[in-house]
Amino acid sequence: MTDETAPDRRRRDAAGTRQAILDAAVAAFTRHGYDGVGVRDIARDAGVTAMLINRYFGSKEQLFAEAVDVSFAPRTVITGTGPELAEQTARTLVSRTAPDAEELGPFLLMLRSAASPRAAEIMRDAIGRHAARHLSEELSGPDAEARAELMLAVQAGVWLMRRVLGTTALVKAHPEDLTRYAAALLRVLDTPADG
Amino acid sequence: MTDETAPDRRRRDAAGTRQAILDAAVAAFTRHGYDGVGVRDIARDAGVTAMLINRYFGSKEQLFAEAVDVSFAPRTVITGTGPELAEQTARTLVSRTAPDAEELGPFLLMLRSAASPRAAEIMRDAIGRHAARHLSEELSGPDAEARAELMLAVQAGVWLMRRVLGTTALVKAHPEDLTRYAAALLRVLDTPADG
DNA sequence: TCGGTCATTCTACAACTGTATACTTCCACG
DNA sequence: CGTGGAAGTATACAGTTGTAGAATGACCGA
Repeated sequence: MTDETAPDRRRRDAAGTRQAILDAAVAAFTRHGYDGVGVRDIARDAGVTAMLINRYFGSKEQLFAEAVDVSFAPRTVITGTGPELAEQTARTLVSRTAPDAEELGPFLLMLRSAASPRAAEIMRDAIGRHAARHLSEELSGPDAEARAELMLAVQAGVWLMRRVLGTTALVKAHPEDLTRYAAALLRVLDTPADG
Repeated sequence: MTDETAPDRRRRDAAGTRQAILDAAVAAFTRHGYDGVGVRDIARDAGVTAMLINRYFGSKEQLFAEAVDVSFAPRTVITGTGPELAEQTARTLVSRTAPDAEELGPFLLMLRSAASPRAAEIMRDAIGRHAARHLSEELSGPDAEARAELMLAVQAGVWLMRRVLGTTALVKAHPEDLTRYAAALLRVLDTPADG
């Protein structure tokens, strides 16, 4: 699906080809995880040969690193700021993890590539550089970084159970109920520790 | 490591061999995920040949299904009942996800095998049969099943961030602080929806 | 129109995957 | 003793993996 642009376009356009490969890589790694995709698959989606991946990125691993950076960079993880943060984040979380949603995104990439130790390292670094950093800036009080990472943990958990595994109760539950619970969870982390 | 028993014991003991394979499979799948282990690896750990896996289990996939059942069956997911549930679960969660812990367990198996669609199906079924079922029995009020699965989601998220990825803030945080936050999160799900 | 240069592809390799078929070895029975 | 059947092994196959090396191709300046 999603054939980028035209099937036979772009001849001798280095930058364009590189970008096409990167786009295909983000989608493929998100759908099947680091170990689940071969360089030939990505190359086919980008409309080129497998060897171009090594030419432009050095190796599959380095391509993955760039793809992770692309996927994690946008601030899609934090939706809303200040007092709206928990509610807004909960709402988008629930709508994006709907069983029939085709939305991709960094959480899927994370979950499906977590098995590979090397991929895990790469993602840990990217999280520190992007998501966790931006999110902790929104939080005040002690343990801001830890609370930010726990927010990511809560979201990742919901992505896993509801979207990746498709666990029955979370699939059948009413979205508004789920949103209420998710917001309550995130609100716990929005404010510093109480008793 | 952990060579089961003796290196060359057990000759012509069908039940023992089957069990040795299953034990090795649980450990290997937990450490490297469904796609990350070859049948030859498991066989070597069990001290037998790869073909015995197909002989006793039919296929790698069926072996995985049995391994998942073994790993998910014990009630290790819920530690403590009633009013102690949140605090107890939080405590064991934090201690087991310590960066230097070598503890294995169902959450690691889940996270590292989530990339494979077939493995995901198998695990979803096992969760329904074991963990989510037992856990929801501990909960009262509406949405018991969904709240149980959300508890699993929270735990899975912490396992992912802290133990699998090793994100900095969660690794460096004081365990007692983390326990406090984790308990607060689980307490949200322990009681039915409020506002 | 030629020539060079760089984007792109072809071919190949060695390692690995899951599993089917055929083989060998051992033990308990008669 | 010795034989049948079961426990375990060896070999093989058809795929796939990531990537190295050489060959091909098209475009641009001269």
